[in-house]
Amino acid sequence: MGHSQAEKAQSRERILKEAARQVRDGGLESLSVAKLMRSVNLTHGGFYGHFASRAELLACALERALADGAAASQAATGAGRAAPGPADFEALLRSYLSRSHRDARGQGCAIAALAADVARADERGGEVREVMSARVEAFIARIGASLQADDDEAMFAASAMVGGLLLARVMNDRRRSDQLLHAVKTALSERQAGG
Amino acid sequence: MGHSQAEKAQSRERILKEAARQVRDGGLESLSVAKLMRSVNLTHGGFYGHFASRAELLACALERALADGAAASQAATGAGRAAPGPADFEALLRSYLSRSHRDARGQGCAIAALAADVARADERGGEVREVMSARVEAFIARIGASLQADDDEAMFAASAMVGGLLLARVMNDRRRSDQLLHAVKTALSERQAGG
DNA sequence: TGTACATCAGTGAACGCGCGTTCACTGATGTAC
DNA sequence: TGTACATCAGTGAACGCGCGTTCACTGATGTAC
Repeated sequence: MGHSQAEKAQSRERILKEAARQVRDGGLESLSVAKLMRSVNLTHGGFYGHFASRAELLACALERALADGAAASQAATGAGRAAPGPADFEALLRSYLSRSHRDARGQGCAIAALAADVARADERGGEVREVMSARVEAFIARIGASLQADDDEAMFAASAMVGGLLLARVMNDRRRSDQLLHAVKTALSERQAGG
Repeated sequence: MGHSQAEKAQSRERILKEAARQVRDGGLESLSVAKLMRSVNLTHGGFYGHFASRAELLACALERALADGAAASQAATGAGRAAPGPADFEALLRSYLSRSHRDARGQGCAIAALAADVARADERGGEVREVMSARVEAFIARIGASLQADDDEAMFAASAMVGGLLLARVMNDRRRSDQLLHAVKTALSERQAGG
């Protein structure tokens, strides 16, 4: 086992990455210090050399999970190449409301996966709410830019996308779930073509 | 303390009602047998006279929470009086996307509160998924009836409503949260007026 | 109506377990000379 | 370059705690006579 400073940074990175994955997959409350450390081949005692507490880790893991989701969606739409526009929004819709996104909870949008958990965090633990709030605003802004529409329209589209993904993940009948994904995609797509 | 059969039924009802409330407020995983029994002034040992296990309780509590939400929404729109129609949908929108619904997690829509939790239940514990699936379909059907539109349109509206409520609950800035609620309400309302 | 007794709703101690956190420790790292 | 030593990343036992579940028990209920 290594003990250099560089290796410590690598350890922290491995812990955080795995924490973000576990949190997206099982929710904020599912994260256990001992299980997390075991899954990166370390012992639980070492955890406190990297984070002050489980609560601090949760905030970091949430931030990371949200950042990963944002990066994945950027990659999926190939944004950054040119000015955002309708084609960008279409690509975002296609990837966000795809069957593979619905089925890959552990690698998908952390807003959809964790919104309810964060809403529950209430007054106590206000840090996670701030982290989530900022990312929701960024998501809305990103949609607004590609839609070339105002905030209200972007908020509406964001709501339909997040809600659609969540409902699709909950439906037992795959055909109905597929239909819902398609219905939301089509409605949003036609809306922007029409507007 | 009473021990009659009638009182046992009342006890079960009190347990279940409180469980549904706690589950809506804190999520499925937050429910603890000991805390639940304490909050209805019973001891934890007695729990197993009413339910076979925590898992069985969870399924019952979820069912109850979903039923409560459906009933509340029926009451809010005054449905049952006449044939469903546009006015019905408007009333549903107004109550579902109200600030009071956003702020009253413990008494609100259990679909929005628990969808992510149920999605995580995966293969294991398929019972909760079935319960949730059925209620989501009922929600879509109810919207479809009042909208007098096809399934796809109802699925779209349901997605936007659930997603809107969730995002509004997560946003730290009350003004922005209010704006989002209003944006979703207006977009859905205009959509049906236009169609 | 009154007594004897089986039933069974609810009690509370006990179980084994995993949790978050602390701490004395080990041994490789990397610096001082 | 080689040796002596401080640092500190990671180890693993231990802590107190709350969990889900079991079980021997208590005492009111409600039935049989």
